[in-house]
Amino acid sequence: MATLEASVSPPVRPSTHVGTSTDGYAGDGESTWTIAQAAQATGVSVHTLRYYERAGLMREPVARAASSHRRYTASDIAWVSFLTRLRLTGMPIREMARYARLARAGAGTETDRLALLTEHRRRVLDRLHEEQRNLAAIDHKIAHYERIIR
Amino acid sequence: MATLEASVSPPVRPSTHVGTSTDGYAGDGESTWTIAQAAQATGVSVHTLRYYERAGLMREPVARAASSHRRYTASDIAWVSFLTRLRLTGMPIREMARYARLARAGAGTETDRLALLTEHRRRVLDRLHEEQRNLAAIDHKIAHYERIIR
DNA sequence: CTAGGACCTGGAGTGCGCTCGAGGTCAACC
DNA sequence: GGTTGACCTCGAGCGCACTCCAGGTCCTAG
Repeated sequence: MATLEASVSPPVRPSTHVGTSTDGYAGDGESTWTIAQAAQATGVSVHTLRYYERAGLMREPVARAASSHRRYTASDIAWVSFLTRLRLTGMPIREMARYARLARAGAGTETDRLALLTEHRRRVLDRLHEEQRNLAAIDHKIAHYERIIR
Repeated sequence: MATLEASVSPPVRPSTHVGTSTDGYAGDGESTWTIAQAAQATGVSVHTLRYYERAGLMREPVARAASSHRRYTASDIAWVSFLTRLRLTGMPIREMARYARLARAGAGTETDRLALLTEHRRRVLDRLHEEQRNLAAIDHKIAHYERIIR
């Protein structure tokens, strides 16, 4: 698995995608990431980044340079990183989309967002416990084989 | 989720599938389960039971009555139950098939089976730990919302 | 002016683990 | 002897989360 939060230094100066101003991106001097850099930084593929955007998982469509290339902000990166936490704990895309929709709607939806995360947390904990029970059964079997082999 | 190891009393006498001897099943008086009972007992669907057999996950093809209906033994049930542990801890079907193949081959493959399970155990533990880290991040976010909402 | 490389879009393809449907057999019961 | 119901096989279909492809744009470097 590609390491999450890999060692991609936040491009303090906008980095290898040159042309900060030739670039047409009207973001107020904030440093941005290209899609390839964002992929590195978040540990997901560029395909998946585009897929996530299409699927409505971003709080808002990612900003574009004049070239129509995506420009990810630090906050986009953080958002995607959190999304991967949700994914890795088994949240389906549909539900992440719901969470994103709530976040997009802004203030007033915090209670709903909290409820969604709390419910997810409960399910994750349940699964974690079940997984531990299953692991115990496997350990048991392993012990059995160790006894047999001697 | 259908409860694993549900309350299906082992049919001490071969149970609701009648005709023990009209049945043609040459198993030495051992009590057996129909596929529906086996599904109940293991918590997987009858479809999945057939699928597992096709996929080569059984140590040997399940015994049949003269009617060509499957008859599961207690040991089949135990085997499937263990398979579900492996599945629920994320082992792919292909690898379960490999495990089954080794078990089918019988004595002499214990070392390989042990290695397979040990390796699986390691991966499960890793995932468990990662899952816990992800959960911590989610908890953190939850705390954030709780602070906001007051 | 050409070539290369990073990126774009829309849509098709993939792998996994089931899940389901059609059409059939068989035994029991009315 | 007809109906019901549990089961059978073979093969197709499904939902999910990507993953990839074709054909194109844009910018930079030689």
